[in-house]
Amino acid sequence: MDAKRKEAEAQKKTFQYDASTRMSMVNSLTLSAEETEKRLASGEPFVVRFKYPADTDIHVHDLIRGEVVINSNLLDDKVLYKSDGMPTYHLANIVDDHTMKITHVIRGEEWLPSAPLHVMLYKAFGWEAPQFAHLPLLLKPDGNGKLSKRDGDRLGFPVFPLEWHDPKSGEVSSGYRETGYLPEAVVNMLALLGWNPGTEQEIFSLDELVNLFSLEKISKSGAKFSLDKAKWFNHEYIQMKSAQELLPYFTKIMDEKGISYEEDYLLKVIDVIKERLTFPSEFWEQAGFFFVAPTEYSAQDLKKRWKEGTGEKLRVILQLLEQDEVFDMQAAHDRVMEHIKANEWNMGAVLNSLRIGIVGAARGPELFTMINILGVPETRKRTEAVIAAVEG
RNA sequence: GCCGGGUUCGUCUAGUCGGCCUAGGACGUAAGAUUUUCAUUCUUAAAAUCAGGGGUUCGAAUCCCCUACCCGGUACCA
Repeated sequence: MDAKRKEAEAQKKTFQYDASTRMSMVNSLTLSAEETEKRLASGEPFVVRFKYPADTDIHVHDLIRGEVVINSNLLDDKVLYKSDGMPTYHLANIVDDHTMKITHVIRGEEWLPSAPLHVMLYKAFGWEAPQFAHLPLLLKPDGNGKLSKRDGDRLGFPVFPLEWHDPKSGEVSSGYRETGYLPEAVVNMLALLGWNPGTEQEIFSLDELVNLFSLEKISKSGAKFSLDKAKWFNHEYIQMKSAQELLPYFTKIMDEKGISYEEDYLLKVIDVIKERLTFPSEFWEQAGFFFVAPTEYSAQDLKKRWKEGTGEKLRVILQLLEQDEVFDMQAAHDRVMEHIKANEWNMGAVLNSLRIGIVGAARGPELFTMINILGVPETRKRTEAVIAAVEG
């Protein structure tokens, strides 16, 4: 066989063990029965191959691609049993699936070329073949080709559901769970990669997916993974969750930071902050000031908003905030706004200065909502602190 | 090389039997609005001569052929 292979290579042809060549090879077809027996008995190593019929069109009915036809002359007699006595995947696979009464074989497109062999194998055994569906491949976001785990960590997104430590290489591959993707978001995103129900709906619950999904609606071409779209899905799913449902993500962060908290307080914070989150991990960066008073103030924001006499104005506002027996957010808001207008203060400058004292920078949720959560005493404390820091 | 599969906005896609497609939606991008800030949100816009070329037809993204490109397979791997 080696000789034949070399000969073929010399002629720039690919040698193939098939109907046209097998009769010129040393095998049980060309050897006499006695000779074959003798060699077997002597323990000579051998393999068992599948003998394709000559010049026969083999039809594979694929649920996604329709009828795929290939002529048996183009196929080579695949090894079924290796010389170590072990079956190859092809044999093992169909025996397995048959004994397990598998009805549908759904696998990646890279298996399409070996589907004819499998069909013929079922036929040879006299077994009914299952339905086949060859799925399009997931492609890497940049360029072409199959998505691999290397691409994920190269481009900053996970390809594994869970973080994985390779025990051999010690290599760590990031996981969707650890990165902060919600399971439902990942399922939703993956379902839509290569499949589409034909409507304009994009957000699906698992139940909806189960009901709507059909193999016929799967597209034939490979789909590139999109990091932006994955993030968008995650953001959408975070919005759909209640603060209570999201709580575990954040208690974990609080514990890691070693910050003690009241659960009710945390829930209120989650409610106002979740709309700004794509990943739970962004929580501290967005909401840390609800738990720890700022110690530094954005120099840039101060420069822009803090004017001459701001400290004095802030103290006036604090007094306005302190007027209620029990803080009334709406009333306090109206009072402050009225006062600012009546005195013709620069609204943006004053309120942002107050904000800088509370948050540390000109960012964050609506001002009075924050004061409401933080409480007026804490607001005064922080405001006095920023006045002292800026005006000495 | 050979065989198989694929090819609609930058990306994911709708488009099932040709006419309702002046090719729709979403992500992303841009601009505006809202917001005292940032983010969110909302509105609008740009974005595919349907890979290219031939047919068939009154009419094609949709049917046929050719070409190009991409992907996969071509192992005693799965």
